[in-house]
Amino acid sequence: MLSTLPQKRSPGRPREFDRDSALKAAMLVFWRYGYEGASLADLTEAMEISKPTLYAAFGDKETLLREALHMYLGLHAEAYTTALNLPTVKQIAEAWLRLVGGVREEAAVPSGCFVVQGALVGSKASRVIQDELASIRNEATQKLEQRFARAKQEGGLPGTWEPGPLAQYLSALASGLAVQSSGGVPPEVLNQAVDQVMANWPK
Amino acid sequence: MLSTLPQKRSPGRPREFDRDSALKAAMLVFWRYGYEGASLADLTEAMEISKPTLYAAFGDKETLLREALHMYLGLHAEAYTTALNLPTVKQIAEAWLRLVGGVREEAAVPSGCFVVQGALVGSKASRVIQDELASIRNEATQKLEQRFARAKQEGGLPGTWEPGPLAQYLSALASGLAVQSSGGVPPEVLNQAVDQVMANWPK
DNA sequence: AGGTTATTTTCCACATCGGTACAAAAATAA
DNA sequence: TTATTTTTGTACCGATGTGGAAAATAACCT
Repeated sequence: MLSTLPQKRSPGRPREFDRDSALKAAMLVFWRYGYEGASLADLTEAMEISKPTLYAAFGDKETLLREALHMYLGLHAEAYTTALNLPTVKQIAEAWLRLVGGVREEAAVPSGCFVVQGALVGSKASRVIQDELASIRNEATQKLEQRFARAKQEGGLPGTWEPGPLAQYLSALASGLAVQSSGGVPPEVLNQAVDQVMANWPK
Repeated sequence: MLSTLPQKRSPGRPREFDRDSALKAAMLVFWRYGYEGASLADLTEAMEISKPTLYAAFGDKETLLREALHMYLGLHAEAYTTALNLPTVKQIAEAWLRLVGGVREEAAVPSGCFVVQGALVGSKASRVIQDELASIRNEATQKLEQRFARAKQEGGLPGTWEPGPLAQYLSALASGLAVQSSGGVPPEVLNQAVDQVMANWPK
């Protein structure tokens, strides 16, 4: 019998570029310039492919963005899940702020958060994308809220917090940290602010 | 004799539109769609003037945005000043969050904050505007920090807060509230979050 | 080798972008 | 009246935007 290889080559001319690394390049461009701010010229240059090649491999710009967004989310999904599974609400809050706030040291990626600055506003033509990113933000907030609802049952929330408002508060703060980061506020400054948020965390 | 009116008319055809209300219309368009998301077609339609008229009266798009931004800031300047002059840090924080967070009921204006969503990211061509808005955000943070430094001298800050991080924290949270608002999160929800932030404010 | 299939390149289509030249229109000044 | 000044609408500019058609190319399979 013939061994079922991991991937069997499909007939036809093999592509000359690595689809995944091209997609990653596109993701970084969208991340930095936003959906409408990223032109096809920016994208093709970073992806090192020609325009029709991009078109053939990824479809139109909107589809490409969705795939890039999916990759972005996938790259961070593990960290999110880990954060949500931390034992205490305080630990979750801190992990969330450091993560979503985009407060990290890696200089290889753009500052800020794809989901925040990818299409916060824009022309009517990109309304669908704007709504999609807003939905993702809302879903994240809901995940937080559900986790905090569990925490409330299991032993209470800090201070006088309720799950919903606490989730909204953390989501907003995280988005705001991303805004500041995107605007050039250095990570140390933002980290220092988060430090003191945690230091003043209610019992 | 003819009465010397407050302003004597200059020769030439008088303009047929009100410059100030046209500028206000432009401000609302920039606020809603952002700098690059707002096309000249959007602007001229809302301002109810033709493209050459816009050019003669306001210069290019970038100059128009600056003037619209100036109007936006002017409309809120009084509220900012009032907030900064409140007696306690807690009162300042609450006023700031309600104001800058864009958590207000007026349905006549777009949601979110001009300074946040006007040009958070975008093409390289609009980098100047992006930086300008980021500067305005930073200046606001500095104003807060200076006020908190004064408060520290006069009697201490709540919890273990220091002026710099506290200012950064509030700025970020306000920007984040604006992001959430821009994404369609209803004002009541955001106000509820702010309510609990204040309820858990450290002594 | 021949045939098939997919990719790549060259060139192009068409809308929209910000920005303007021009002359008619409407007011004041002489 | 005539001249001057300023605004206004029409029509247009080059550049860039996204999106594609069609032919050339390069692998695979028999």
